[in-house]
Amino acid sequence: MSRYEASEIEAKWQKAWEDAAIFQAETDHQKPKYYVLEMFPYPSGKLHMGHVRNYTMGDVIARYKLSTGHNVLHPMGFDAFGMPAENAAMASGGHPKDWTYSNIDTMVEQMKPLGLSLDWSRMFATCDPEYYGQQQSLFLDFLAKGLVYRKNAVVNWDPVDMTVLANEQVENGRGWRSGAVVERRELTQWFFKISDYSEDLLDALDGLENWPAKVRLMQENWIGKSRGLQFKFERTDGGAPVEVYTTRPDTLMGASFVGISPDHPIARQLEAESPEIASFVAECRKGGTTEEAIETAEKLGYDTGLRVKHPLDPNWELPVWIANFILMDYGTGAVFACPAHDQRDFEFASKYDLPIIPVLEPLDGAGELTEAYVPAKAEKVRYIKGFAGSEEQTGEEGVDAAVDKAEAEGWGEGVTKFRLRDWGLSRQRYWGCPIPVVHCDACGVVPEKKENLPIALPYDEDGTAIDFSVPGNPLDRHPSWRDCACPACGKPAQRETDTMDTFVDSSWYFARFTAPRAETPTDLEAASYWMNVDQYIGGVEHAILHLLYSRFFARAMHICGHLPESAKEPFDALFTQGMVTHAIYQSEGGNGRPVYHYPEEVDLRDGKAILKDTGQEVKIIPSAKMSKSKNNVVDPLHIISAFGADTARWFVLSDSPPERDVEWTASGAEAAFKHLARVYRLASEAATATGEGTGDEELRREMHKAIRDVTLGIESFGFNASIAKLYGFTNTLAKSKAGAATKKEAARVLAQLMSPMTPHLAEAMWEMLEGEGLVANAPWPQADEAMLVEASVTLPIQINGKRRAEITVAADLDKAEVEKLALAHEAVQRVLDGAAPKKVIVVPGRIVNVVA
RNA sequence: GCGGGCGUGAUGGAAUGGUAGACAUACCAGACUUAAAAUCUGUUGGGCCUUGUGCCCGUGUGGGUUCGAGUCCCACCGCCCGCACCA
Repeated sequence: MSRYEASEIEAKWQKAWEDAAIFQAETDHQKPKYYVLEMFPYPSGKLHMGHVRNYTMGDVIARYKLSTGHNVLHPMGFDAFGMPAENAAMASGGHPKDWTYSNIDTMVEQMKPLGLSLDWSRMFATCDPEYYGQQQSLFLDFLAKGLVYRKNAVVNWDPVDMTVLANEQVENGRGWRSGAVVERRELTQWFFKISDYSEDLLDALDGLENWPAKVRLMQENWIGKSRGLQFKFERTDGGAPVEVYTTRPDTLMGASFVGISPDHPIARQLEAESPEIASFVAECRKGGTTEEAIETAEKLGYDTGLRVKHPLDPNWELPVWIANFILMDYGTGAVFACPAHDQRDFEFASKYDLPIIPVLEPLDGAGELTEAYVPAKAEKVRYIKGFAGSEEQTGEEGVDAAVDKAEAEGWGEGVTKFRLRDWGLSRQRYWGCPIPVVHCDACGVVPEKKENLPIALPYDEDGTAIDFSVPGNPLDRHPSWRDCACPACGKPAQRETDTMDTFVDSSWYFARFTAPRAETPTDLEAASYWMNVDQYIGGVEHAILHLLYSRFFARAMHICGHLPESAKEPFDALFTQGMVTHAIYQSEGGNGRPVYHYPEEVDLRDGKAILKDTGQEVKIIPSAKMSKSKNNVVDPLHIISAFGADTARWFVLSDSPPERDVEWTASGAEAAFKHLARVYRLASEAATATGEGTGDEELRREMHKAIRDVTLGIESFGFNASIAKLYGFTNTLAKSKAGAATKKEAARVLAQLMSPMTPHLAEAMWEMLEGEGLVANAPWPQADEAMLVEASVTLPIQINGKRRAEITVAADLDKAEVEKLALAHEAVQRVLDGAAPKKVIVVPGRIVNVVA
């Protein structure tokens, strides 16, 4: 009997799979196709357990589908543009391109030992000119179809470094490098017209039955369809009226003031006229651009002195305030405030001593208003200052009545609005896909000619390396790249130096995988065959942006002829896996800042973490999200070299339900290894066993139950449940005294059931047990229904909902007989004490409850 | 602030509204061994006594619906994710 040598087994079978080329996907109309895709990684250069978990889940599905007769596409690539490469170049020199490609090599090297059933021949990185050139071609197609346009948008501006900052580069309202207070500044930028699809993207969510309900709900809220009233407040000074949009027109009689955004045209005008207002507005523009920053900032207001007339009472004048929490991007950039029924307005009115006028109250009467009264819209309330509909009605009815009345009287209009904004794709950065347009003094903005694509990023500055140590975009100051000839008139012109948001790169890679070397963005025939992605797997952090952008792109690509109509919703099923967490090892650096240590730099002894180099003890922060910046990223290579890939795969699947977070622990990995070694031993025992035994029938029954339960687990993404069942079945097999033939059969089935999770071990077992060919190609075992039927069943007996006894009865015994037997039970008799039960509930096959 | 989610033994977790704690980790005890490792077997939510197929309590907290609630509803507490230039 040989020992379980993971490294030997894994190298052997990886080579066998490669030689047989069984994971290379070719179009085959004889079989049903199955496209399984994990969200592709950013090439950080370090594979971590989160990746292993993600890809292992996809691999289980891919291998399972392969053995159920599907033609499987399971590709891998790299989301390779983005800021970390530029940051690395700034921090330690070098070039983003070199850094990225070297990381990709490293990561491929780290992924291959996992034994994933990937079609490596389709691999690409989004920073390959062959890929982003096709992306530029897509951009030009979108531009031609009116799906791209330019407008102004606000960015984070660092006034010291004179550069645009990403949100993550703004820390507590200050630039991460300069420490200067960030300002919001407007820039002309490129936008995708995703808002054209708001309604469609919302409606189509209903059809995504195999997406998690929470993701659909998040997208629904993000798109944020609302119906409200749009109307104008006339100004007492005769100036341009203030147009507002409100979702609660029923509270109009509670209006206290009119609020406008600091970026509202009226505010802009006043800013130019009054230094005091200019300084207030400048104050409002400090801080980052995130919605979070704006909404949590202290509420600031400034009374402009302008007055407007209430639309329902010309004698009622309301003040116009500039308020920092009103977004210019949403609605009209102006609102009327009803402090009695909006918490934010309430706080603002309290702070600036503005009136708070209740409009509605609960049906059972109102208490004193210490905060805004905001009942659910479906709740019936009493209107004490209503102006439309009944006195007692729901908020919804009130809104509808108010809109109807305003429309009938001609002073307002019912309007549907969406929260979803157009997608700004311009980035003032080097390491991204260049936007293929040219700015010409004579012709304006001119699209590049397709034959000039790809517009490739320059590697150096006429022979010398590009300098990344200066803030800002190197393309912007590049001596020669920027200058070009106008594609329209041929005169000297300048390239657009903005590059694309990296979300663009990831919004169509799934389509490119169907024909990764095509000379057009997609090959329609290949796309029609392979699309849609049957199962997409990734982190829930992508629930909104990436998935919504991809849904938009699929629609836009369809319009431009790059995807079939049927691929408008590109992901048939989505699974959002939980994160992998791990302790953070933290010490303090000389400057008082925290220093984070990699797990492999640390020895764990008696619950303490000791630095291997210095012997210094460091602080342990448990169960933190794995993050590059915190260095709490476990290196799977260490586990693979110690225990093998199968152990790593088994562990990441076993301990937590896939949708939840999992904490990586060293002891868990060791236990997984021990179990696999035990399975290997059992298989080799079974392979060499001889003779007859007892309990063959029972072992076979358990085998069929295992087939049923493991299969169900895989199909329902309950991999941890499948693994629990496999533990149980392994124990059964270990204890069984069955004859050699049955044991061998059971061990073979065990190998098959384990093959999606631990494919190398399964191949080794399959070979020992004389299975035919590769287990990866063997047809999935079928559970025999006849073997699953139980003759008798044990039912718990509850008395008043508490379990008191149990009876074992024939499985098909009818309800009346079960009730009779239950009532005759000694424990029931004791409690009833001769009295008749009030009620007896018999749930066949499950439980009996006697109500005494 | 807004949107979404999660909360069960020492630990990870299981449980179509139907026996709470499957399966595993850890710990403890035993077998094997000169010994250790490996392996195998067994115990383990808390409490009570009358030690029984016993009783009481127990799934973040407080209410509610139900014959029956970890599961459904309401409120609260805590943690996590997203918030449009991180990927």
